[in-house]
Amino acid sequence: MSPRPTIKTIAKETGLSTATVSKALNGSDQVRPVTRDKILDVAKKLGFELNISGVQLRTGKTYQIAMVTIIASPQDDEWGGVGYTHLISGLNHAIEHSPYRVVQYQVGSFQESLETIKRIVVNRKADGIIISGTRPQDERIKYMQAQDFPFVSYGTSAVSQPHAFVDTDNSRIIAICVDRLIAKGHKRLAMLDANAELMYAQERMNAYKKALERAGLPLDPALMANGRLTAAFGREQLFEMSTLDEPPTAYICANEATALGVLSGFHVRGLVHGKDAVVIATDDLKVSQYFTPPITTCYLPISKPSEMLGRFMLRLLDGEAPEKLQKLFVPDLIERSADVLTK
Amino acid sequence: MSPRPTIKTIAKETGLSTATVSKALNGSDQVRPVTRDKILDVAKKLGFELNISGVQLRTGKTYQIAMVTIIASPQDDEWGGVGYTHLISGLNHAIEHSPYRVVQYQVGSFQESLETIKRIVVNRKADGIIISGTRPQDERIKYMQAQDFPFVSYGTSAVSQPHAFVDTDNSRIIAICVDRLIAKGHKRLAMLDANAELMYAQERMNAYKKALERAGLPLDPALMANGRLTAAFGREQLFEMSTLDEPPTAYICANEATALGVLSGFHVRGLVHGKDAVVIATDDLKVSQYFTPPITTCYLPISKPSEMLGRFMLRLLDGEAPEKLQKLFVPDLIERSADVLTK
DNA sequence: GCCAGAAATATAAACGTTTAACTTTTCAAG
DNA sequence: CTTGAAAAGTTAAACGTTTATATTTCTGGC
Repeated sequence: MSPRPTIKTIAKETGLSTATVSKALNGSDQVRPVTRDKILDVAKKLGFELNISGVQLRTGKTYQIAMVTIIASPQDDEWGGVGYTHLISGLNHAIEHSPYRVVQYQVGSFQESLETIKRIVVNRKADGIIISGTRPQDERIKYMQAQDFPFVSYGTSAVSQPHAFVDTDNSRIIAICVDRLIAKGHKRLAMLDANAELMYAQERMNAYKKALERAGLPLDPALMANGRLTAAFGREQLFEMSTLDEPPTAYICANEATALGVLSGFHVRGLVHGKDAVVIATDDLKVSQYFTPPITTCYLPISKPSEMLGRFMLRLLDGEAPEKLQKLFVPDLIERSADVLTK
Repeated sequence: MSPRPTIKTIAKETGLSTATVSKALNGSDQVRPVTRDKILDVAKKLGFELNISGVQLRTGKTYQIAMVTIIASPQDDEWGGVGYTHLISGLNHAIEHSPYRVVQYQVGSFQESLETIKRIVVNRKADGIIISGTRPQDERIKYMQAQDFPFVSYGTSAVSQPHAFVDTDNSRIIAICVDRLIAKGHKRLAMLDANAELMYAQERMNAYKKALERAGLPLDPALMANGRLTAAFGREQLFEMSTLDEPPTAYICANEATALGVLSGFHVRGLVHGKDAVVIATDDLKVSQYFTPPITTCYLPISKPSEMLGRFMLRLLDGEAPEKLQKLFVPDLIERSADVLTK
């Protein structure tokens, strides 16, 4: 097996210098078209591919996009704990034909994610960073902004300086769901939301409060829960809330895993969907159509935002301004149940 | 912000040469303990971290582990299409404290995955490769063996030369499931299996055939299906098989997504679990406990094999022989249903 | 004290690339 | 034909490491 060809190989083969070869490969206009074509031909013939380490060393570019994810406990297999993984697919798809690769940095806590990001930035281990699970005053965002390091977040924040992000329009979603349920005659709506420190959990809860206020309905803390969005969480909450003096007649679940847990709770407690209460979910998957019974959801194909994440990153690395790279997606309401109570 | 420290910075600071610094950092015994300690101290003080590009260029090591995954269509959000993502978490956890990182290469077809692997090997873009979705005579495996390139597969193969792998003991699982169902009085068992070209699909189907033979039960092609393991697939198969003259009384599903689809089919067709038929699944998640009703599964915490995948890779890169790095996991049978038919 | 050998450290080259600075070639205008 | 400038190409250094080879320093035996 011959050793991997380098620009030197090409230089020798074409009788040109490595400098010219390099320029030709980078499409510089300092090299005649005829020369460039010759070089490109030979490069192709030899199956030449740039040695990224060389480029990196010289230019500092890494061609790596770091994706920093927080996984509380990898041992925990509860469905719901794999949320971020859905991002990877679309992200990879978006950058497939670019020279960039996604490299994962998996950490155990928010604090660790900040430290990891600092290491990546200080040691220039990647050209850009993607984060999720944003918080209103996200220190990671502030740090990267201060260091002028390119990043895109999945999820918005409330920091003063604008940054690139992709997210679902959480306020809108919740407004749609709550309004719909109220229109169907529901008065006691349970809100099963993500961990309270997360930006999107707060957005949702606020939208929930506003919608109730608009409708003149009272706010009951017993119907509001924050937690890790797993099926276990959904079931626990169902167990708890369904035994209230005035139990909710509708459960708004932040994802399908939670909704599945609530439905499972129905089954265990002998409650009937559509009679005792209804369940509605906002999520990115399309699993709920297979639930027993299928439930109404706000559906957003996860491939959309995750691909956007990748495209935004490429544009950012291309020099585009972060404030031009912001996008909120509005999901479709998919009605699979009448969502009225039949007494 | 001062520029990133290099070994030169440390050399200057300590008054030693870069060669000594390098050796000290690599724990060579050619440097006095007192010198090494001084160097390490300064390195720590400066927050020094090796510049991987430099190392790469010099040694050829990349500290990257390529994970090559096949995603037929990223637009397709059917649950089940994200199976591989569960691997990533455990894998990352296993290598967390090593200098290695996982880099993903996502491709659209088996053929493409082979080409990608060739590019990675020829251009030394990674130190090792992880593949899944193995086939009996997997060309990728043969190629990497021929090139003597380190790899671990999630899934076994039938190639002549031994290689490193991690897998579930598929034959064993199916034997357990089938035997259990037969013992419960079932005679017509549906087998909902993965795509036929996959190694593990064949293993399962063979184990199924053998178990029926052992029990003296006839083989009915109408009860055997191969396909993409999504909920949609499960539901379609339920629709088809339940309308046979002699419908199956038990459905063995290769994963929980498929099982969910079958249960959804039950609901749509008005069939009752435990009366008309039962469903049993073999999978890595723990979602089925939340199904309506909860079903019996062969459960294997996905974190186990995926972590093992990472640890095997590290040992492989450490020079260990591939034939010593083989592991089959046997899942636990979790009974959540009696699985007998009550007429 | 001296010497040989071992131990510790230093020097310098190399990995593949890009690019600033320089040299040669080309070509149009006089 | 010159001339001079623009165009095309070359040279050489640099990025941060490692490592073969060379040099210096130390050690103990005499």
